Amino acid sequence: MKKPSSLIDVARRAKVNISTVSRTINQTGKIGPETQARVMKAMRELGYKPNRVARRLRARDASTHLLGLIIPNIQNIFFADLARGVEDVAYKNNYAVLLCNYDEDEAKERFYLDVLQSESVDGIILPPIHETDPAVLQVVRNGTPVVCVDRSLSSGNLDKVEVDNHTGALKAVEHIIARGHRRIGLIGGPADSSTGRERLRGYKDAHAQAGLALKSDLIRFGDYKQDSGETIAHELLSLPDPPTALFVCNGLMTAGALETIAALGLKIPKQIALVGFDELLLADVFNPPLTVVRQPAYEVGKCAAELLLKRIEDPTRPATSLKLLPELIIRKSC
Amino acid sequence: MKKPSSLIDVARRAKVNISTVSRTINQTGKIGPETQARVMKAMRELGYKPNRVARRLRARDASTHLLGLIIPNIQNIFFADLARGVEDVAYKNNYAVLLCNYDEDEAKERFYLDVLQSESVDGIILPPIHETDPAVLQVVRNGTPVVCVDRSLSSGNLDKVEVDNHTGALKAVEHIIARGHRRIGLIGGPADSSTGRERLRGYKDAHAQAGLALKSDLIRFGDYKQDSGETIAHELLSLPDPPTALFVCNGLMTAGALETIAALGLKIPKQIALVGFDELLLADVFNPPLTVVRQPAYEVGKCAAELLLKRIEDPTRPATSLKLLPELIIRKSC
DNA sequence: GTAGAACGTGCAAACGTTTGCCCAAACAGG
DNA sequence: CCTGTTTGGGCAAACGTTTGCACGTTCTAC
Repeated sequence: MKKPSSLIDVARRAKVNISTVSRTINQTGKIGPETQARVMKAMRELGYKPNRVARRLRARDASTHLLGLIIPNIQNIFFADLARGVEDVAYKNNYAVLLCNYDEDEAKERFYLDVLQSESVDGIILPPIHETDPAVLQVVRNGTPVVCVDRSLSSGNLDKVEVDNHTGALKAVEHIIARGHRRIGLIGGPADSSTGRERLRGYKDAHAQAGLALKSDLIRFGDYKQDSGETIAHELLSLPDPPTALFVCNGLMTAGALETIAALGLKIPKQIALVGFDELLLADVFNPPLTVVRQPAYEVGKCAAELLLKRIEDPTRPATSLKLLPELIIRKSC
Repeated sequence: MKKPSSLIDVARRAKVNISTVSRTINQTGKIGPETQARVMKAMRELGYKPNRVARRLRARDASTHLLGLIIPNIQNIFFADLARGVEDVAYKNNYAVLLCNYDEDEAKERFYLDVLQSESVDGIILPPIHETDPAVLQVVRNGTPVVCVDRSLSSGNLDKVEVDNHTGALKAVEHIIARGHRRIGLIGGPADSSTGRERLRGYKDAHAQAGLALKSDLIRFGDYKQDSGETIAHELLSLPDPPTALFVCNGLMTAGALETIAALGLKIPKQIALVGFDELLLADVFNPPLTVVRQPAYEVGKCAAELLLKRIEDPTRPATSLKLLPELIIRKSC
């Protein structure tokens, strides 16, 4: 491992003190023009790159222009889109973002939280693994700017940007009911996630509004991964009195459900209607085109990044809480 | 920003020297059991977390158990799957991975390369933006272990794991030809990427084998994003003498092409046949199910991470070059 | 002509670790 | 009882920066 050149090397070569070099680089303090030129020349010749580690060690408050983003599952398009939103505004503001994929694993989340903190990122964006995530709370207490996305954190008044899951689910199920369905299967999210619960509430409220009784048989919870969508759809559709419509609470599980439906040879929407949460890549050209509630994933990321940047700039500003509206895109699957 | 506790605080509280604390943490050197207990207690009480920045500054060779992964586009499922492969083996070996999305932007790639280097990651996995990427070469020269994935780097004998793009494309186009098509449109990848060129070569070779002349009209290059697939499909299909089949060189562009086909109201495969590179989420339940060449994205990531870990362990081992075979999944779209 | 001010630069401390070296005490063998 | 080896743990340097302070020079203004 070739040792990279340091301030000292540059200083020696330019025949100045290291502080002069440092000040030249950072444009801080007054340095004579010809001295600067000499320093620059030396830097070029040595191919000098400042050592970020040392820099951060010394000045823990010096902005590193680094953001951390911790997401549950990178294969979930929702989060990929969200990440792009974050990326784009970060980059426009000259920030880099370090992405960590924790795969819904609490230990992993904690680990990454640790890493990001000790990398001294300027701020962190994440969907807390559950409402009272002590690790996240700890980070907040440490003073690292944090903004929550997608899921919420019960305590603390931090910046957050969420999707209005209740309204999204409500509108979706209202639509299903309006289409005449009475037995609506729910493939829900994890019961301990705020998104899962909100969407469930939407499902229930729509039933209540329509005076429909809930059938607990038809309500099942997955883990937001494709397999569980497939499995649960199978369970639901093999019931003695199966549902005539399915409301699937995220994109990956929708894909899973579609697998099952195809395997069973059922026709959409005649034999089984379906509306899913999350827009999918081929949803609009699918046969039939899929009715979905589209979450503004990119915008969530974008807003979150903007909020985070604002907070980094002014740590005292009051917390902002944004709730973005999802959109029911009615196509042909229900 | 509350200042976190340091070794000094712990040492003071446990009434020992900081070196003793350090040695207790790292299990290095002999420390008496009751001293250890005292130190541990102090650490717990203070909630001490070692500062990774300082640690790395001091011992630049001390393993941080951190890997860097730089990818072109996180929204491309291929890379998401690849990332998961990397993640999984990294995590099994107690490594964390920092993910950077450079969006095919050379400046951004350079920037992230810089960041990761100065974060002193133990190694980096990336698809080089093009064959003679000087920034990557520089990193390699610095001694940071690097393994290339997906695309290759002309110079240097580094570890790499790629997909056999030529064979993949060859088999796909052979299949198309075997189905009786003579006018096959190509929606290719960027001409300056190794993957794009390899797949093009497969396309050409299949033609040559079949004694078919190439029609330059039918050969176009996109940028691996959805929009270009849509646009180019439109161009191709509005030709006076349009192709009867399309070979699309990545997943996102395939989705784009499908949009165009749907918009034009064309029937697959009767009016237009199609085979795409990359497996897509709903490809098998699409109507008709899509014939694709599936890249073993997850395996690429997995192998790359394994290679990287081996190299970190033994930097002198000879470079390994892996070429994974893609699989032609014949369904109904061609 | 002199007192400040402004300018340009150097000195050294500090950030939080790790680690080579050294030393005291305890213990072993003769 | 003396020497030699272990064992436990302290001291201080080093990693590469940033930055407050100080100091000499050259202006500026009276």
